[in-house]
Amino acid sequence: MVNYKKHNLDQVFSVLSDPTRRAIIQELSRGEKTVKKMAEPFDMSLPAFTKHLKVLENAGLVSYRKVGKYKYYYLHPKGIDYATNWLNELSSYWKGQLTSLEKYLLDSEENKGGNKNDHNE
Amino acid sequence: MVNYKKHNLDQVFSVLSDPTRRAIIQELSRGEKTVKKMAEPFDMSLPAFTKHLKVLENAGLVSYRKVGKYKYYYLHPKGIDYATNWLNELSSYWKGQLTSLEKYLLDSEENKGGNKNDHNE
DNA sequence: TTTATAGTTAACCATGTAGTTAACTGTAAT
DNA sequence: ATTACAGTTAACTACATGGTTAACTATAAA
Repeated sequence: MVNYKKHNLDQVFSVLSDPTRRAIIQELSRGEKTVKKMAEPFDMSLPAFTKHLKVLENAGLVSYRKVGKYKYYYLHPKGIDYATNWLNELSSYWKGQLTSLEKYLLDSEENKGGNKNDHNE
Repeated sequence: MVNYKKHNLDQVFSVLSDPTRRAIIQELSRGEKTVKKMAEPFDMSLPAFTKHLKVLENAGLVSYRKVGKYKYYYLHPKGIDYATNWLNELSSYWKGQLTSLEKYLLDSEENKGGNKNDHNE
């Protein structure tokens, strides 16, 4: 078997793969908000929206504090840092590891508009 | 409606949410490999494995060159950079934007082992 | 005390995803 | 010419996900 650890990268990236949830995160990065306020701009039912919040909560990306009948949600950056770090480490590793063949392939793909050996459109 | 653009962040993060696919990416960051070689360490059928490769391919994260009966896969860093940049921008924005309330909440959550107002476990 | 507001829960539906096995194509080796 | 090997395609299964509506709880306002 391979050396991947499950930690919660699965969860974090999965959370981030939904545009609604990314939008929520971006919104919350501007400050805490109530559920209703956050939900407003989205074209979906409130239950649908709060499901997304639950997903964010379960992944540890947001928390809330309750004030009367309101729930004020705020961002929890640590979970996101996990994902950010994974990608940054990968990127820097990758950038140091390019073989000349790979550099060649990358180059020819970026300069010409297509390459016989490049089957990705 | 909200200002999210769909581009391919959905796809890229969704790709990254699977541990097999992250492992493939890490493996390929060490250099190109054939399908069989990559698949070896994984406890799944070859068709299951090549589906993951297709997913990576469709998201533009890998390409291959064909040599005889072999397909040599290699990494395409641009797609990953997309995701990395999104997260880095978010992170830096977020770090500049903390309100004092949020700072307080974060602090009390990191120092004590739990907080009355923090409903995330 | 009745009504409005914020948010949740439950039951349901449609679609997508990750895996399986079996059968196939194409290239290389005997 | 036959066999072996690398990889794909197809048909199927099980389960997760993202949405819906309807009915509910709890707090606040009239």
